[in-house]
Amino acid sequence: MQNKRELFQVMTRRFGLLNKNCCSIGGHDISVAQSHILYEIDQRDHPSMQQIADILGTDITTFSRQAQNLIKMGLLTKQADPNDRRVSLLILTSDGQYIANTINQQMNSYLDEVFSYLTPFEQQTIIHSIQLLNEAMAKSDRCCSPIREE
Amino acid sequence: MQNKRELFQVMTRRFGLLNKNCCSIGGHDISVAQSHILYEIDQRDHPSMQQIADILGTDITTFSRQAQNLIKMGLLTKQADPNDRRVSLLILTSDGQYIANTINQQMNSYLDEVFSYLTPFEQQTIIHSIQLLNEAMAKSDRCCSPIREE
DNA sequence: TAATTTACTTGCAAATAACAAATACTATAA
DNA sequence: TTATAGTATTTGTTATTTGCAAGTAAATTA
Repeated sequence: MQNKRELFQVMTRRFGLLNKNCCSIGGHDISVAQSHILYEIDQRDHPSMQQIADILGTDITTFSRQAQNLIKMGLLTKQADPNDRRVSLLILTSDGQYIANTINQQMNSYLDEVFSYLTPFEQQTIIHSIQLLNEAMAKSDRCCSPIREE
Repeated sequence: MQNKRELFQVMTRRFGLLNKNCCSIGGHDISVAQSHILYEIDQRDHPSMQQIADILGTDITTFSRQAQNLIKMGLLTKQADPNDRRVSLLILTSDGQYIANTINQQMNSYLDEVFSYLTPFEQQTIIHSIQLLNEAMAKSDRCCSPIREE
């Protein structure tokens, strides 16, 4: 069997590059880090700063400033959690929402193209495999359920 | 079918975090960027600077300095290409080789653990799927065969 | 041999990072 | 109730990383 790491390294590098090329949308230049932040906020219902920072494995101080930048860009707003006023809930603005959607479309469209080179059966198999893999990775405590280090 | 991007985003983030946690080996602290550089050099036979920079999608000036750092750390050497003396061929030192091997082992060992949660059939399916996917991605010119931007 | 191109390096300024300390609020204990 | 400890986030500072512009050196082309 081919070296596992090699397979995954190639695959993840490709996705990494894809993200890197991304994105200039509606006059905004979006960095990789920013697109990940927008994605995760979009994915959740009014998450807190700490939550997103943990998910992305980013230091909270770094994340604080990243969030500030997105706010300056008009893509994000913060709102104090009424239940715990220390907590800032993160909410995409309509611009932010639009950008998150657009990036999502672009990524899906790229994936659609890639999948077009495969038979429907292969496509199914791959989707199913990634699902299995994600579940298996979630079981490992060695890494990478989105948690802080240590 | 579940949103494709979501699946891939989750998967690649996990690998990203795994790489991030990596590595302190033999007194050297290795960053993600550095581990990728070591990996790619190890993977090839005396590649040039430009080659590795292209593969990693890194600006050559940035890469130049990253390489310098690895040289300072004693993990890498450069050697002028006898056929074209503008070109610097990159060669891992034995320390660098050792570190590349160790990271490789760690990653494979993590993958082995993840795979241990799956049946042999599922394992086979996943490996096969990633292979298919890598081949399909290679066919797309939209992205990510390791090339420079534009 | 002059002009162009390619591979790489350096100067610099901007962006990004993380540690430590501060702020603001909440929870707990006496 | 008040002191104490803890959590969420921000800010000061400093180090690192980044990429553009400009430079050097070698190869190629005209």
